[in-house]
Amino acid sequence: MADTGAHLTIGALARAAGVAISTLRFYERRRLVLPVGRSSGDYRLYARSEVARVRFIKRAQELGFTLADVALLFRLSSGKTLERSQLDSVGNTKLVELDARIRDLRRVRRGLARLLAQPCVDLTQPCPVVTSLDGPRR
Amino acid sequence: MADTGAHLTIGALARAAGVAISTLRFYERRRLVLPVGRSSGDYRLYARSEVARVRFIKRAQELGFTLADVALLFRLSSGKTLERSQLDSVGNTKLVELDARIRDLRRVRRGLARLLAQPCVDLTQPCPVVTSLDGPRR
DNA sequence: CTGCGCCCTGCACCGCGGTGCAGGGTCAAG
DNA sequence: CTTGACCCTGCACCGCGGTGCAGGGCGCAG
Repeated sequence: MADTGAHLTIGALARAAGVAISTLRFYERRRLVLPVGRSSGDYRLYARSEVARVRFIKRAQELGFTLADVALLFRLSSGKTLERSQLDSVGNTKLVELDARIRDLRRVRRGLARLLAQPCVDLTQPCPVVTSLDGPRR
Repeated sequence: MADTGAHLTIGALARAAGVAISTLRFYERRRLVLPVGRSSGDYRLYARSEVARVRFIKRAQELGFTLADVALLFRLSSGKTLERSQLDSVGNTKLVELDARIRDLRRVRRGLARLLAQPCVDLTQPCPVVTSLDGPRR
């Protein structure tokens, strides 16, 4: 009764996973989400498990992974070849990137906060914003 | 003796500011950096102060501002119309964005670290990475 | 005058992550 | 059989921040 057919059409998968149909076709070009086959009328047919796969992609993107990262994870995980060390390698690289990005943003935030904390910006300069923001060091 | 001509050609500005010539022409299309005029041979001539302006753009980009943000700051700062409140408005909006982005990244980092801390990933599942990363909640 | 480096315009292209559209075919209800 | 929802392919386009190239002109040294 919950099983309305063994497979999903592209529209059903799109609704179930919360993405656009065009996005699924785009993912197919990137070999991220593939139909298990086609119907007699050449409709794409997806396994029900693909809902989780698509949602994984969206979650990974929220987590700062690019589609290329996701593709790499999928390649590593397919065919039982996912070694723990490989996942660690990809993940730790990403962790390092995340840490660096967070540090950058915090530095940026400090710089911006400092600028906004200045009592007054000198408007007599040709480009005061330049001189004020460019100022500190470097 | 340090003054080799009152103005800079595009190549001299590019070298001085550390950007590509094509980037300067691109900035001109975006109305971010304009020559003061043209030479007899139709060469762009830039004020020496534009070096600081270009460097400001690069610095602002490092600080997480888009070129549209920079353009807005420039518009606000031109013609003495930069009100302190306007700069604050732009800056505070950016601060809020930065804080949100930093929070996101920290959340992401925690999620990824949790995944990597798992003793073992179940490879018997169709897509183990999906199930492991997708798992937590939501 | 020649050669060389620098500059000009206009246009196309890149990666990223998609979106939109034209011009068809499919499928199930009525 | 018709209608409407759904699907197909292929292609172009979006914003972002540029990059590259062809086919010319400029400017100066030798």
